[in-house]
Amino acid sequence: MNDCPGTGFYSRPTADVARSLIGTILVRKARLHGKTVRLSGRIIETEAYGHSDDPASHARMGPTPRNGVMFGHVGRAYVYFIYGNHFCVNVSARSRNEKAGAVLIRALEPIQGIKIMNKLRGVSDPMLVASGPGKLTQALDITSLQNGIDMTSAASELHIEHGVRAGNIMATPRIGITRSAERYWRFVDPTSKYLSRKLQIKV
DNA sequence: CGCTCGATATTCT
DNA sequence: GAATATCGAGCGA
Repeated sequence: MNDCPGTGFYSRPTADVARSLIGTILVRKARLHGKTVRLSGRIIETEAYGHSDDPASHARMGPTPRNGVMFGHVGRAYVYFIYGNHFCVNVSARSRNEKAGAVLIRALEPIQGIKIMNKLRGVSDPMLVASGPGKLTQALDITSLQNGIDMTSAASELHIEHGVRAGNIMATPRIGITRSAERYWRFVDPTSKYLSRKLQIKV
């Protein structure tokens, strides 16, 4: 038995996968101080990135040393270093007629290992521990060492498990991009209290 | 609260 | 040389 969405789940249009990932669980089995700890959180914010049809995507110009995972098997971790400061984690996903694609995981509701995640982050507030793409990689001890890992197997040190689908999901423009800013490829669970205040939907 | 700015890898122009 | 799928410190109001 595998509790994880399989490759079929990720072999769909990237935006569909990004929407479906809201409510699933990101699980990290980290080796810290000689002990294996299980850290996890519910995914509440994602963004889809495509191929040459998507001017905002790392894959828009074709493969490079950094983005290779976006062109490989689906369901793998694409971890990259951004602004010389932070890691971001994606899972590769695309329909069968596309050449590249990935879904950026942007925010989590912490579930397991909250105290450890706080320590890794240097914070004490669960609202601040994983409420952004750079924050959640630090909270879950995700670095380029995890690039390429198969996220469809519960045996992996970094994987995604099935969760409870959100009651409603909202689509918005993606954050921090300038090209294709009109495309609604960011998905959030608007009922989550763990979205950062800045990204909170105004009613 | 909101704004500016530094950090500085990777890629593109 | 410039831009970028970010974050937090420092500052002023």
